[in-house]
Amino acid sequence: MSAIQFKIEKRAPGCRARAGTLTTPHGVIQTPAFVPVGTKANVKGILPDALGKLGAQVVLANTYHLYLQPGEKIVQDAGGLGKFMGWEGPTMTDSGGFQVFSLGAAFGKTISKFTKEDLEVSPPSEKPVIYDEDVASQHGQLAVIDDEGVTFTSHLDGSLHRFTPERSVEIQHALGADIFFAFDECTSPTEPYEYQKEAMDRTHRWAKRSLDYHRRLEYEEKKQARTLLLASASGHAQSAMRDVVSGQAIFGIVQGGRHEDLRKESAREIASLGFDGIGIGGSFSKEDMRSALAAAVGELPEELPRHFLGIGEPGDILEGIANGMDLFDCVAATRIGRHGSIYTRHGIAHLKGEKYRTDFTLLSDVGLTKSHMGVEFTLAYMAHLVRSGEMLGSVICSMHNVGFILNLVAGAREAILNGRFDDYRADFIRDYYI
RNA sequence: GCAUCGGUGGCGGAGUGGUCAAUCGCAACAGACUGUAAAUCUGUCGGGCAUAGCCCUACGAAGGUUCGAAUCCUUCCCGGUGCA
Repeated sequence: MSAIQFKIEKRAPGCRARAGTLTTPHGVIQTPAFVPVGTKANVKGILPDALGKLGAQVVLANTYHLYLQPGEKIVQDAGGLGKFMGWEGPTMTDSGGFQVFSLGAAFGKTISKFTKEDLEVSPPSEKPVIYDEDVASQHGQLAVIDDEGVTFTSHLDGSLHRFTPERSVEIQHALGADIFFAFDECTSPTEPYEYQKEAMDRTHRWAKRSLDYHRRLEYEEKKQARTLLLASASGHAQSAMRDVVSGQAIFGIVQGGRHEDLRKESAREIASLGFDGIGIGGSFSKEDMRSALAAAVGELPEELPRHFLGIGEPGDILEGIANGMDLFDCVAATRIGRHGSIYTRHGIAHLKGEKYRTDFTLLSDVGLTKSHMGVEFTLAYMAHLVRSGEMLGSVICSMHNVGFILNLVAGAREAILNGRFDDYRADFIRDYYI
């Protein structure tokens, strides 16, 4: 019995897009849905109440970051991630798998979730298997992978830490999100085919271990909860126990790099294991995303919810929706907002630009709906805040951007339900990418 | 008035005979950012052009010393400080 229930309400003709509802212990998520990222138990710059008003239904936090700070025990003692951060709706946690990549292969390099330049694939090489005191510094990275797990050097204080699939699941149980992800290895697109295959196989083994350990913990937690309930615990404890009884859902992650055959294989394998949902991960160069996604989705069962990890930009989200993805998370909305850029119907506007100093267009007029915030601001005012380094500039831009993406996805859902998703997507793309 | 220290690119501030169109910071201008190592990072930043190079004008002003001066000397102008 899964902790979540997914129901498809309507499919778009001519593509894989679908609208559905995902019921979690903390509420219903109408899909497709954008999941704002709150890595360290906060969506940077946005209060939970405001986030809800912008239309957010669910937030995603990060295992690696919360494990390091403040430590999962504190979050658990607070009553779980949602209670800790003051968010009443559904929550998710990422497994720390992405940090294997960003602190490992991608550390100190220009590669990230996306890479624009033509990538030079590295020749096959011996991977360090055993962690050595100096390996991390030798390789200029903070994470070193072996078959059992990953050894991290904390980016905060340099201390040494070890994640295995079991440990990641254990931490994520303590964090208590409604949905969490299996521990995976996100590879660099510069790795050769042989390594992509090797990493994918490892991710599959880790997926199995994550799922097994989740089942085991789930069993023990429920048994313990029943015992405590029977012993008539306090009201607070009972409420906490109800969360435990309602349980958590776990999503497995498809990898396979840019290679369609590996993506298909990975999708089939992950789908066969019995996860509550599927995540599609990876680091891409732009042109590979589409083919890798299509290849993977073609192998996935219809009835499981699908989450496109770390996506994305407006165009990529619509691409994902058209390819049958249901959930999206991305840091871009808050990050570019914090850095002074905003989404508009006609693309991204860099408010630091000289031309915005005297542009008295209303912020709400460049968005997708009239206003996300209930107060009108001009671009000139925003440009001033951004230019003068005021934190409110970052806050308002972040709110605007998260609101923009939430509106975009909500609009896509409406369009699917009304049978005009293709037009909706085409209209948006035409205006956005001039 | 005397003494003393100082006047460098939009600002602050290095440099004290050649490798100086001049370190660096700020501002400005442009760009990047897709499961957050990020309120961060990158590039440009005297003028001109055929822009991995070349030319011109420049370190308060004017002279001078020197093969060569932002750097040394003289005078003047301006500012800080001290003494009258």
